[in-house]
Amino acid sequence: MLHVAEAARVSVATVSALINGTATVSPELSQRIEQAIRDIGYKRNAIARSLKMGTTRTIGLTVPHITNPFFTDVVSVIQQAFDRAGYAVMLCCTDEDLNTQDDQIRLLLDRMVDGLIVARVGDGAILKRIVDDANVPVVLLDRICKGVDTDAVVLDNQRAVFDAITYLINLGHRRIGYITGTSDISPMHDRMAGYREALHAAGLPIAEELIRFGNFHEIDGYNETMQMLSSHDRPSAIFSANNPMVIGTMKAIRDIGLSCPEDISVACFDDFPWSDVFQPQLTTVAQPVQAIGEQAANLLLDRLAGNRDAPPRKLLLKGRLMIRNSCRPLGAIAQSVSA
Amino acid sequence: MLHVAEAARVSVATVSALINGTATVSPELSQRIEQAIRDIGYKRNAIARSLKMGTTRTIGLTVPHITNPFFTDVVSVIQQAFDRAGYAVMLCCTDEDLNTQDDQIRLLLDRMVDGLIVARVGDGAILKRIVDDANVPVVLLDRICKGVDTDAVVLDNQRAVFDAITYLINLGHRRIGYITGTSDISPMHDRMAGYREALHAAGLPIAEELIRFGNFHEIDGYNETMQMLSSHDRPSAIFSANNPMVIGTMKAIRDIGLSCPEDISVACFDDFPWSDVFQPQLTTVAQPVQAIGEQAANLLLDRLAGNRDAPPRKLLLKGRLMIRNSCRPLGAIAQSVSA
DNA sequence: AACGCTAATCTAAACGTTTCGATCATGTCA
DNA sequence: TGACATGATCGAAACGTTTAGATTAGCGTT
Repeated sequence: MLHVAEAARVSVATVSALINGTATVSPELSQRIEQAIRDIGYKRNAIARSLKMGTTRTIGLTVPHITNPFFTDVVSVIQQAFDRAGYAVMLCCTDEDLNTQDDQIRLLLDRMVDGLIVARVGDGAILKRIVDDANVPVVLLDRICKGVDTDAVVLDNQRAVFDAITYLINLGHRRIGYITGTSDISPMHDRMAGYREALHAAGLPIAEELIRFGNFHEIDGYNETMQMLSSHDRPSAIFSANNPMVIGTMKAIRDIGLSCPEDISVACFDDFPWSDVFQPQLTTVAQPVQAIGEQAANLLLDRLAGNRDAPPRKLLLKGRLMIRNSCRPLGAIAQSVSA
Repeated sequence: MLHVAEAARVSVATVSALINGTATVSPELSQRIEQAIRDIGYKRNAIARSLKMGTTRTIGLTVPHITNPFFTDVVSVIQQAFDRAGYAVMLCCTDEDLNTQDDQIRLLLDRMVDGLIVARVGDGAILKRIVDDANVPVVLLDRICKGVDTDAVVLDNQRAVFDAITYLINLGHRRIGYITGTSDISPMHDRMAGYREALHAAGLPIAEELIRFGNFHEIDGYNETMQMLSSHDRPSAIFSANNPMVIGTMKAIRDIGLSCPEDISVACFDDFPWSDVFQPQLTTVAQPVQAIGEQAANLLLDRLAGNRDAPPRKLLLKGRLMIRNSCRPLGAIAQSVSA
C-alpha cells in the first residue's frame, strides 16, 4: 500500500479510504490510485488488516471424520454458506480423539478465527474451558454438551431411533441387535435411549448382550456384528447407530455366510447418497443435512453480525425414516405386513 | 504479551525470547514470566506473529466437490499430514465452477496462505496468472494444467482407463458406452484417450454416439445413461469416468427396468468404500488416495521447508482395476472367461 | 584496576493495515 | 473582507508480535 501511495503521490490514508470507501476521495486522485494499484498489482494484506481490525473473516470448523458421508455433506453446506458470506473456513478433523480436538481448537483460536462450529468429541469439560476464555461465538453441531451453554443444532436422536426400532418391532422382530459408539457424546446417548424406549414401549425385554459398543469405524461394526452373529441366539435384526459401522456390519454378514435381508434385517443411522441404488437398499434414518448445515451457519453468522448477547439457541431437527428393502417382516406378522 | 511483560516486570522482548526459545533467559525471570502467562491466561496472537514473520503456517486447499468420495479421502489425508506438521488447512470447494475457484484462490492468497494445493477446474490461464504473481508454492492435485509449470501429483488416467476398457473388451463387449465430464480438465481428457486407445488397440470402431458428456453430477450420469439406453442399439456395457455420475447410471438402469450386470455391465472410475458390500459390487478403477494425498502434502511441505528452487516435480501414480461382479462376460467368450 | 568477553536483558523499529484528529484549500455568507 | 463551514487529504499512532542492535552486569585476565 505504501508503494501504491508513493506511485500515486498520495498518502496511505487516502489509498485506504479509497479501497474501503470510508471517505470520499476526489475523482482525480481516485484515478491515479487505481492506476497505481493496477500497475503495481497491489493486493491488500488481509493479515495486517486482521491485526488492526481484530477480525479475520475466517471461521473454524471441526468434525470427527470427514469421510463419514453425514459430516461430508454438512461440511459442504456450511462451506458454501460461509463462502457466500465472504468468510473462509478452516477445517479440522479430530478423528474422534479428544486431544487432537483440543489441539485443533487451540490452533484455530490462536489464528484468531471469528467463530467456531464444533462437532465435538469426548468430554465437554475441556471444550467448555477453551470456549469460555476464547471470546468467540461457538455453535455446537450434531453433538451437544452438558456444561457448554451455547448455540447448537442437533437432531432429535432419541425420537428418530425410537421410530426406527418401532418399525422393526412392527415387522415382527423381537431380538434386535444395537451397535453404537461410545455413549459419552450426546447423539449416541440419545439414540441408545430411543432404542431402550422403543423396546420398553413394546413390552419387550432388553437383552444387554445385544447392545454392542464400537468406536465409530467400519472395523468396529464388523467385529461387533461378528460376535453377535456367532452367538447361539442371534438377533433377527441389527441397527447400527452410525454410518461407517454399518458397512462393517454388512461385511460381517457376508463373511459369515448370511444374507440381508433374507437371514437378517439391517437398518442404520444416517443416509447414504447411493442407498437406494445398490442391493440391499438400506433402510436408514436420514438426517436433514442441508438444514443442519444451514442452520448452524446461520446461527454463527447471526452472532458474527453482532447479535452477541441473545440467549443460547438450541435447534432440534427431526430425522426421517427411509424405508427400503433391507428389513424383512418376520413370522406370522410377515404375511399381513408384506401383503 | 505486553501485559505479561508488565506483570513479570520484564520487557516484551524477554517474554518473546522465552516463548520462542530464541535466547536464553534466566531461570528466575523464566519463572516469573511463566507465572504471569498462567495468571493472565495469555495466548500468543498468531495474526500479529504472521504479520511480522511473513508466514501464516496455513495452507489453502481447493477441490471441486467435497462430497465426491475420492476428494473426501484425499482431503482427509492431506489434512492429517498438515496437521502433523503444525499447519492449518483452509478448505474451499469450487463446485467445478471457474469463477468460484478464482474467487476462492484469491481469498486464500489474500489471507497469505503459505502454500496452495489445487484440484483445479476449467481453463488454466487465469490460474496460471494468479499463481505466477502470488509468490507461494503451488501443488496441482489430480488435474494438471498446460501452462502452469509447478509440482503436481496425478494419476496415469489414460493407462487406467485403457486397462478397464480392455477388460470389458476381453469379456466380449463391443459396444461400450462412455460417460465423461467436460474434457477441458486433464483427467477427463486423458481418460477419454484411454478409452479410444483401448478400442483402437482391439480394432473396434469408435461409435461417437456412445460417448456422452455430463457435468460430473449424479443427474448427468442419469440423463446420459437414459439416452443411451433408449436408443435402438444400446451398449452392452457402460463406463463412467467419475464416481457421482455412476450412481446416476445405476439409477437410470433401474428406472428403465434393466438390471446390472444381467442386462448391462457397468464399471467406473474411483472406488467407493462400500463397493464390495452391496450388489452389484462395482468394478472400479481405484486411485491410491492415501499415496496421492501424502505425496501432494509432501511436495508442498518440502517447498515450505525452503526448497523453493528445485525444478517442478510431476508425480504420476498408477490406478488399479478392482474387478468385482458388475461386469458380465458376453456371448461365446463368456464360457471360457467365467469358467 | 583496566580491559575484554560473555550472557542476559532491554529499546525500538518494523511488519501493513486502519483511523482519529489535524491541516488545508475552497466556497459561502453576513 | 473576515469568519466559518465543508470537503479532501494527510500525519501519525495503534494493532501484537519479532528481532537487530544497544546496554548492562558479572567475571576472568593481565
